[in-house]
Amino acid sequence: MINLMIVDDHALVRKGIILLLENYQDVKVVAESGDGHEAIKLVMKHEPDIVLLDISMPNGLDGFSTARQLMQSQPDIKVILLTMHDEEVYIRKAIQTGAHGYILKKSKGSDLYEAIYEVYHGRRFYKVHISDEQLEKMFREEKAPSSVLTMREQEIVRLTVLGYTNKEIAEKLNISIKTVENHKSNIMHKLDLHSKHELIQYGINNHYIKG
Amino acid sequence: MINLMIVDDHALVRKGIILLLENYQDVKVVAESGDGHEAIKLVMKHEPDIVLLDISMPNGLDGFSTARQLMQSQPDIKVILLTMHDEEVYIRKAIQTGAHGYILKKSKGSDLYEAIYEVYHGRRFYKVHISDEQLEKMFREEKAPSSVLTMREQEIVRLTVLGYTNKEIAEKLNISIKTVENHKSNIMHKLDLHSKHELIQYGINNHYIKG
DNA sequence: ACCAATATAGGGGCAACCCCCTATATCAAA
DNA sequence: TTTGATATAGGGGGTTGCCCCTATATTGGT
Repeated sequence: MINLMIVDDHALVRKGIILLLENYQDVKVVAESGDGHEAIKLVMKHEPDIVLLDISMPNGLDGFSTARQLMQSQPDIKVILLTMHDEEVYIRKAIQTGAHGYILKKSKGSDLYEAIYEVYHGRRFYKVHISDEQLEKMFREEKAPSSVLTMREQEIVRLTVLGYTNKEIAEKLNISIKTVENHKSNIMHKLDLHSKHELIQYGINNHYIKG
Repeated sequence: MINLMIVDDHALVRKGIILLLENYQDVKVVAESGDGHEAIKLVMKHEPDIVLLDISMPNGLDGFSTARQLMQSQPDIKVILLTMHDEEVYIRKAIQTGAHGYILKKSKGSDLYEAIYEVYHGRRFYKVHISDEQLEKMFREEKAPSSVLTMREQEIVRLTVLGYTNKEIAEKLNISIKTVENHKSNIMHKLDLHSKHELIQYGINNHYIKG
């Protein structure tokens, strides 16, 4: 019997998961919660094998942070992240966080069960749109992170996407326009982008704005 | 007996709704669908009283468009929009679309039932964070639309937010750079904006990108 | 102790942007 | 019918962005 806990701020989704899992007799939902803080307490009490964790949750404690805290306090626990976002940034963050599984909310019940089954038996389960090779690459890169943007560069991207001019960015960050230009240029090279709209669209797709 | 159809691209959410509504014997789910195109066909077949419609759906046919089409083909049908977004723009769009109800995914089962019950009996049901007075105002404003930007101007805003240069926009729309500049200038005056980032942020806040 | 990455800053030059004008054709409304 | 809104296009000029360089200080890793 696999003991499961569900954490999602939408009651609808929690109930949906329960209904989808009713067909699988070896899975039992022992607890459910609508926020990360409560989840951390409930894990102590119910000691589930696996926590199904929504990424987007309110009150400052999102799925990633909750996952990290859970895994620190209960090292044997397995975490499966559940999300709407089939995007590279989120997958990377899940890998960084050390999540055992990653599945999408649009998944069928069988995928959900498969994820639970595989993760319970110690295997990794990431069901995403990108290819296995790319995924492997991302896991490898996580051990040697290099290709990502630095904090400063991320800040530059964010402000650029929001439409600030180099001058305005320079003023906001108290640096020279030339430094801003250099950062931008470095970002373009790192990401192999060749035009302004590619940079903007990278920023939008990777949620440099809202969320 | 109220016949209900559920349209949401996430199976999880559909099942969750079904489970939450099991407590209410006067509601029956007669059909469910994962996309808008299929939903339109299913409505013909099952003739539900109310369609519960998720706003964010793929394949170009989101909840708003689906709602419009459904209400055109079946004028008696009631539509309740279901969404994660408790934001003014979405609420405005729902009002424009003529949705009978608007509830959030984080709602409890009782809210969901209340929405269905009220809408079935010909009343409007918008359960959102903003005050009733504001909501009334938005309904009133909808009858006297003074939607500022023209189609062409909206297109210019959209492409600008996405980071295209004036030159690129001109090429895309087969017009001169000068025309693009003029449009931009007119937009800035109309909206009383005074910098590029204000325009971009107007575009982002008013969902000129994704959604 | 050295090398790579990061963050900072500048020069020069060309392209693009932004803002001030003017100007035309169309179309709908007063 | 005249006016106003829309869509188109151009001239001129000042500002900014983008890209090619070079350069320095700091930090962390082999």
